[in-house]
Amino acid sequence: MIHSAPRLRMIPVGDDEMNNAKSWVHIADLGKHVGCLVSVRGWLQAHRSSGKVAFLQLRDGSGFCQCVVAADVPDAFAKTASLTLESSLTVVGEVRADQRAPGGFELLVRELDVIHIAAEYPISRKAHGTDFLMNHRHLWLRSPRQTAILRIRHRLIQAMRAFFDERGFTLIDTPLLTPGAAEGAGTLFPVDYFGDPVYLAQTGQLYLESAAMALGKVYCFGPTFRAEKSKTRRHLTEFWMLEPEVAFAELPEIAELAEALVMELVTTALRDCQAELAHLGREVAPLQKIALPFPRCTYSEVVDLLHSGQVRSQLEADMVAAENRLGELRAQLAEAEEARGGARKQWQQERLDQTLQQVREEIREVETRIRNLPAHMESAATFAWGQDLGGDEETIVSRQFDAPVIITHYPKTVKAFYMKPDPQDPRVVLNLDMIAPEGYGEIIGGSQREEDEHALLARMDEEGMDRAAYEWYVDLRRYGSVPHGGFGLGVERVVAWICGLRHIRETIPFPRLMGRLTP
RNA sequence: UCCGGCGUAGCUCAAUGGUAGAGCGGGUGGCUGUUAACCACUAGGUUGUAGGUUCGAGCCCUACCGCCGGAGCCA
Repeated sequence: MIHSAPRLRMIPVGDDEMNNAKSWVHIADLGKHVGCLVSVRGWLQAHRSSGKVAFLQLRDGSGFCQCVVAADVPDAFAKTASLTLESSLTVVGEVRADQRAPGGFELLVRELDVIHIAAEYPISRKAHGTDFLMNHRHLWLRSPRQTAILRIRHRLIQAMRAFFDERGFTLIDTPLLTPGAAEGAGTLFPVDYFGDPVYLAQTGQLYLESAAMALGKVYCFGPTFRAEKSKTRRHLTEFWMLEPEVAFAELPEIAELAEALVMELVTTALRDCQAELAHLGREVAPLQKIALPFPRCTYSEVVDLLHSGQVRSQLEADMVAAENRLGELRAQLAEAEEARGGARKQWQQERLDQTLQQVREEIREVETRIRNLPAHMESAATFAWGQDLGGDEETIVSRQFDAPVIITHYPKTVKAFYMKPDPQDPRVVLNLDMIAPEGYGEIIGGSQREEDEHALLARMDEEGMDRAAYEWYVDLRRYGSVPHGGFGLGVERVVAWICGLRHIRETIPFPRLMGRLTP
């Protein structure tokens, strides 16, 4: 944290210069100034008052601090009466260590200046629904849970870039406006470009391959856009992707790079974001179990697994477990409803109401799972070689392991034209997907690229693609073509997984989802 | 696009087809150590929209709108 440290003077209480104190201190640093008079500025996050003492909880972005205003400081005390939630203010006071203060330190206020009295703040300290919170995303960001997520996101992005910078990669910014592409045009957002239709990029890869031929090891980090009409907890229409591309690298090397990156992210979070993960209630044991190398299997092995009795009995066990859970929850619901009727105290009622809501929500979830499980069993048992793996299949596979799992060698028919077929078995390509544990889905997709001009052109023809539009891309195979490959990592999915979030919408400051563009 | 769920006060939620309620938040007053403070009082409603069934609809039926979750597709 940067503050005016060089000019900071710690002024002992009672010093005549007290009133000239302009030593702004960040709340995170209060512990260094116990017994001194300091100034703090921030927003009022919570307040309580008795007749003769008021407690103000101030947030300044670095932390939270309880400010105590006693009635024997009449000027300041009078001002506390007008304060509303999220009002901005500055206070001057003495830092004290006190067990009763959240965080262990508090400020005994001498002066209080109001910067702005906030209008009635829509977000209370009580529970809100997601629609309401999403409509107030610009304010929701101020809540401790959201700031914790944003800090973890920041730290992980820092670690991603450091990972590649330290390995000699060069950052390449790829264009976001791209000409009409044959590949998956239905999932691209069209943009009017001086009268011509162009599209928002869904990957920087083709451009990155060009740059890899110039610089050897490159990566891009930027937003990508998918117009898929997906309304699930794993999808955004605008999300950030980290894509490395490496010249002379073949599939095994790409896989090693991918697992080293993800391992580094997990290690970073566990080391540097303990407080934030704790605040989110993230159980860290599953993250701590992760170690290199990550398990690997081929698509064909996954198909065999899906057909196995192992998976069948696991899904049957899931069904029994879900039904048992549902029974438990219904009993819990009935019990809580009865207790609710008999509850006298308000706080008891409130607590029970909250329990009721949680139980009802989980019941809906378990019911959904029970509805879907027969379909999962059916699709696993009848899964035919050549189909693409769906989210259900991925989840089934990932549950066999404690770490992210790398699946390679998919049928070429379900993968992109630029992926290189396996010389040992041309039905499959040299690709990799990495599936996160705990049902968070695919976090990485990548491959070794086809480096032969004629093979690439043949694949483009098969896909019915316009050769002219990709002349420049094919050129890379005409001037010193080399084996190369890379992958893309979905930043938000990684953040959601590491934070243990139920929904991806909280991983990005202003999520763009199907049907939601504001704020 | 398909399947399921939900829509009641500013917010979170109650309410057998029979007088629409509570808590929080707001307002007023009280309280010298609060931790989602507490206590008392108070204001606050076209039950998403439009039809229908019924003596009577927040509740039942139909359509539409909105939101949530899931499938497909993907990172």
